[in-house]
Amino acid sequence: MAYQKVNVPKLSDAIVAQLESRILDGILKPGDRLPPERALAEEFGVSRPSLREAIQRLVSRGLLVSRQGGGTYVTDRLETAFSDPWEHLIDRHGELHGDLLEFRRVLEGTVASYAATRATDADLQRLAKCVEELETAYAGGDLVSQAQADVNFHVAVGEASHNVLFAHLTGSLLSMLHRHVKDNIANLFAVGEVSEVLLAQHLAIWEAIRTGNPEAARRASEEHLDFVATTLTTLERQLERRERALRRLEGQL
Amino acid sequence: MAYQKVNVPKLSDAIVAQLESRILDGILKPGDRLPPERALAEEFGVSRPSLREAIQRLVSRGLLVSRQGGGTYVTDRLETAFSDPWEHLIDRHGELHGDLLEFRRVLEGTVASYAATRATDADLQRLAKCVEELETAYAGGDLVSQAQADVNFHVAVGEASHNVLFAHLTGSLLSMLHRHVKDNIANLFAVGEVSEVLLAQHLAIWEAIRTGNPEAARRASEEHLDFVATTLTTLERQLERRERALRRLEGQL
DNA sequence: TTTGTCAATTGGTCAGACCAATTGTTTTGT
DNA sequence: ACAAAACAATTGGTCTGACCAATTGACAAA
Repeated sequence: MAYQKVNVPKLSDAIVAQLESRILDGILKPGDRLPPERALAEEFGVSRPSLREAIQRLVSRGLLVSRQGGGTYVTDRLETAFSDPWEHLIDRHGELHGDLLEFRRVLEGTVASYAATRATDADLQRLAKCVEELETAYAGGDLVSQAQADVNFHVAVGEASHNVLFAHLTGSLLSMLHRHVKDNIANLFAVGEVSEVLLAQHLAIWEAIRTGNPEAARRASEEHLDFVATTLTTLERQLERRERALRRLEGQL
Repeated sequence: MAYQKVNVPKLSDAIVAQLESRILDGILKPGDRLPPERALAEEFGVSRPSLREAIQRLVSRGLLVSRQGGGTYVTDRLETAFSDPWEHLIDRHGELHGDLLEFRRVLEGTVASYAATRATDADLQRLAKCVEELETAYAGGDLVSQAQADVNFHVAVGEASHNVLFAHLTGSLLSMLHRHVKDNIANLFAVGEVSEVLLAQHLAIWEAIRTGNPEAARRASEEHLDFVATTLTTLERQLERRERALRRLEGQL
């Protein structure tokens, strides 16, 4: 009778796997700081050099970054793996906004419907908090807060889908938008009645998820993105007309 | 006059760079054994833990492999040196496979429905050619050709969607799978009747796109991915049963 | 309020010891 | 003489404790 050869895992293998899982599951997010090496080694019940070997391996693959005296941080490498190529494309071809909005419509519709089915109590609590923050930000009128609350809400929905790839892809896409399309988003929030519609749409998405209605969640998300697309197009047209009028005025002087 | 911030290199960075150079320059060849850690640390003039950190980093990237009591060797996997972080994670976290299949189902269903609406004549010609290659590869029975023809078909569908983000995501996801989930895919194609079903499913996707039927294209793609998911699960179960029967047989001897 | 100094913290490196697994050599048995 | 077992040497894996280097935060002085 043949026995399977016993494969004793290296300590650092086990540590790497645990840290990877925390990053994949969104427990550790881009920008998060890990506990100090001495504390983390104690938490894992291993020596500091063993812990360091594990960390070096993750640093080597770009998932973590260490600064002497400053700590060890989670990078956004998993997310930039998705979005870096797109940023280059967007920089070179500005007309891709339509593709981007279409992509978001599919992604966020899907993610919201999964969230409606799969959200745990913890997810719902987190989303409830995000909704409060949305309401506070929209009432306060600060455009930066509104945009940030918006991102936080959608990232939380992505994670409530309980599919690791959708969660990270949502995070990746929204970070990229936050960096690159800031002016457009600011324009969007700056229009009073648009702002109210956007808040109502977020609340409709939340309501559908909270009550566990996947079809309503998908529809609400798709309508939200359709509205964003339509409104951005309208704003662009208004901007063009304004610039044209300004050119005419300058032509008369 | 602005001075460049002085960047003090870590010891392990310098060691990694030197070992990489020796591998890339061919001084160290696949299968070569490195000197023992103690000797190599002395040769580099550093402590053994610092040397170990450097080696762990190269092991993590697949350039080296270490066996306790047996030494450290150069691998033949040079092409993995600059790989995507997701690839390692999918290999090592089996629970991701379900998420991945679900993700592919959504992605490929969406892409196929857009392709059915938007494919140009050039797209259709390209897809027709891909289908021919699929048929040739499946008739030939060579598993590598089948997998490659499979990837080429899906990439062409992604591009026929005429959304840059979908096209890019389809391409990068499938080429990654092709490189790193080779064994599972090979298992899939190796079963004769499964292979015939897969070919029929690809032909159904093609037919729906060719005739411009987005709903049929989406359904055909989703059924294809459902079948892949179900079949992989079935194959895993069969493998378990086979191994158990073998163990019982050996127990009687 | 701003700037400078100092202490605490945290990553980087080292020395030395010991454990675990593998490889090679020597001894024993047939 | 050959094969198997035992033992020693080698080499990777892990630990403890110490010290150095860089950063951060707290406090004092201007």
